[in-house]
Amino acid sequence: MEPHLSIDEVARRTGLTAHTLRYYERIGLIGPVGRTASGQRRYAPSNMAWIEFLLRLRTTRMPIGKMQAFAALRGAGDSTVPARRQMLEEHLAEVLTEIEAMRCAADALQAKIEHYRSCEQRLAPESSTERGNEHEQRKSVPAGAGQAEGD
Amino acid sequence: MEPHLSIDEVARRTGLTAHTLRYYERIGLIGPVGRTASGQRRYAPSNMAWIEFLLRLRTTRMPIGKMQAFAALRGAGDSTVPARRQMLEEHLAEVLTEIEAMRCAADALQAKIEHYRSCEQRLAPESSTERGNEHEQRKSVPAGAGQAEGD
DNA sequence: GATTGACTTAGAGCGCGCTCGAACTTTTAG
DNA sequence: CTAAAAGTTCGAGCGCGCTCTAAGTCAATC
Repeated sequence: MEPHLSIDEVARRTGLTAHTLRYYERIGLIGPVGRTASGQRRYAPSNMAWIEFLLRLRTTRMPIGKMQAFAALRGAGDSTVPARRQMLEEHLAEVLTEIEAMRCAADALQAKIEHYRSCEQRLAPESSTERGNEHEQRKSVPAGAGQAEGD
Repeated sequence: MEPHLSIDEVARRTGLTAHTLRYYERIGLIGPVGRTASGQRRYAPSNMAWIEFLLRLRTTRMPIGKMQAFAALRGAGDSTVPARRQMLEEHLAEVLTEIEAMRCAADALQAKIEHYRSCEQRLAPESSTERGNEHEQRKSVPAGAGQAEGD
């Protein structure tokens, strides 16, 4: 009734390798997965949805240990819904903090890039002189915003 | 003339350990750092500024190998400014992509949390019944937005 | 002078998240 | 029927980014 997928097909669709899919199952992140009579895995849509959720957790860098805890709660039934919600809320808070930290660092990178651009204009004022500028006037910029690093 | 800092003081200020600071120096991320007559490290303000920049790169998850490449360019003089700028630009692009991916995943987590909240309302409609709700009506929600995972 | 504690080097070890190899069985194509 | 492709389990191995241990040096204090 359901379109069960082979492990290679799931690998293709998720971007994970078959090795990784088996690994996740082994450590309790995925499962139970259906099997053919001969023992080959067949992934149901519910398995796929769960895997995609796991991938979202991974995107937000939840460590595998926490995912295991979450998966265990999920396997323990509806009574763990509040605990699961709390886990996600705490994790989400960390994620938002991290996003902000990255955004902030990205801004600093952008500033650095622009600083380099102005350096390049100073060091190569005319578009020709390709080499031979070893010693140059170095203190000609009228103080940008407090960069003091040596670059 | 300059306020040179001991390795422990730098560790305290940066949040890195002394071990990690030595490690970074060993692999070429930091250096050269001044030494006392007896060989102890003394970090100058320029060292501090560079370390802080490294930490920003780390915040954006630049791998150490790339940082080493960047540090090598920096050590090679002003002629490498364009190459350094290009490295940063490429990295920044990756970072922005990653931030967007995280933001997107965070939205999904938020949605999941709200889904759980509505589950909790269904499973514990009155504020008293603490335990004993093993079997309950399970198909009473009139289709939310396509969640199909088993939670 | 002895001790305490911060520092040094060189190198081993660890936790994480996979990743791969070996040996074997099953399925599929020709 | 054969051969290749895809699946299985079990367990070892790897790359990354630290992290720690061991053995020794040096500076300051009792």
